[in-house]
Amino acid sequence: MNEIQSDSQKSQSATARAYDHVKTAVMMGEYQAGDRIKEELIAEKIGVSRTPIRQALHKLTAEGFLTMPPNQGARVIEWSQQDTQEITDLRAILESFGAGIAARKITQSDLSRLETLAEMMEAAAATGRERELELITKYNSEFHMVIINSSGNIRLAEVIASLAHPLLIQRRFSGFDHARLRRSMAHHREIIDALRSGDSSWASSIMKSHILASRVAESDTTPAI
Amino acid sequence: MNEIQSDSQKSQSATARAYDHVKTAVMMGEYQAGDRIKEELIAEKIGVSRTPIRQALHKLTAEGFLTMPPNQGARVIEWSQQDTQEITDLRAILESFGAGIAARKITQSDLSRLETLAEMMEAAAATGRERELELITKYNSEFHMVIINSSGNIRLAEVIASLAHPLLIQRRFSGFDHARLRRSMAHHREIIDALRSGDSSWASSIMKSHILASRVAESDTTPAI
DNA sequence: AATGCATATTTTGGATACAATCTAAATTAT
DNA sequence: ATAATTTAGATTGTATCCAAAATATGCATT
Repeated sequence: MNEIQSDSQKSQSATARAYDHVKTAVMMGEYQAGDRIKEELIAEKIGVSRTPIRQALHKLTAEGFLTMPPNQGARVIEWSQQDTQEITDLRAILESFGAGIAARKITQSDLSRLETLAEMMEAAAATGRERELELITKYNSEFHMVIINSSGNIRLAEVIASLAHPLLIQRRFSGFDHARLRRSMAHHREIIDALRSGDSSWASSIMKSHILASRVAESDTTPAI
Repeated sequence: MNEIQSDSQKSQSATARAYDHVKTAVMMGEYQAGDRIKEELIAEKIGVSRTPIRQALHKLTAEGFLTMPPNQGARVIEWSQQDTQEITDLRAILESFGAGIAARKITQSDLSRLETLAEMMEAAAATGRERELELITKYNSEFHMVIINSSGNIRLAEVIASLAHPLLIQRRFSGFDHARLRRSMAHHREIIDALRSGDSSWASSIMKSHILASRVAESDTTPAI
């Protein structure tokens, strides 16, 4: 995914490039949770010195992607079942709050976008192919983001994003659970209806259900589809 | 490794010291919002090179205390009326959630601590001296923190703390508003009662009121007493 | 006096060098 | 054979140096 860089890549600062590189590497699962990240290695890979790497690592640590025990460098954060539980609870609270406000403010074009996304997710889900899960996740993220942004509360988006960071560290997707996926798709449609009708309570409560329903047993770590 | 090192100062890494120094300086109002923070100056002040300073600044930027426009170094973040509005809304949601859970879990000793804090705040408020406001704020922070921690949701504390960062950048305290203070003190007592009775709904809703009531007009920037 | 331009100074961003610390293999002792 | 210890190598943490960019200064021109 490094094609479009005549523009961005070269012009960015070395620190920014290091930041992007490590962040995506972590998110793509190139580094597994708990893995150590060696500065020199990254430095070679993207052709800068260790100094900007180090700054990027500190930043990523503050953002919750890494930990930096003293004199042991950086490693990818590990997260537990309790973590996902806590995060889901908080997301449910925050996103339902956001949906409630969005119901009063959302624009027609945002509603259209939500419908497009719902359609695309349904199409992808219909194939039944495992490979499509990644795509669904992507559309789903945008779906939620559109609603959060519609609330107009800039910080809400930041807080939710910061919360979700540990979850963005890629894990293996669990297989299709058709029942759950179908329900999720139905939720999306209902959320859109609630938003369109301008009914805050409805929007808020269906969003809460949607997120809490994504909570699952042990093995499944797919976040909030 | 048992040298007595004035406790903490010497033993910490240079980066950690730089971090603490800048953070407290910002929080104490030594640097005003919008002020530029020059690396060399800090470096001299605490006797380390610029390298650890840079790392600390990046970290503080990620945490929301500073901004770092490219090639212009770091400056203290500025925040608007809208920011405080958004933050208060989110705090109301999150802390009421926390209080609701805490009602089912809080220990006797935490309840005692809350009572002690409530007493101390009342005593300080009774003096009517402006100087005591700082003290009240401190007790108040602990009051809220005890409840948040009692919820057992570790992330909840982190999220709320990260939210509040911009507010921690000291501004002038507005004067005593006796009516508001009295109400606030009453809230504290009611919150304790709700928690002791184990009534989640009550605890949750009085906490929400407590925080939303702290929202105030223009000039007043005292956070959530 | 005010404005615009060129120059000097300051300050940041990044690279390199070196010291402190950790890690892991090799050696010795039990 | 296993455990403890030493030691060499790898890796991090910090300081210093250099180049690029931004800011400040001063001068000429209007």
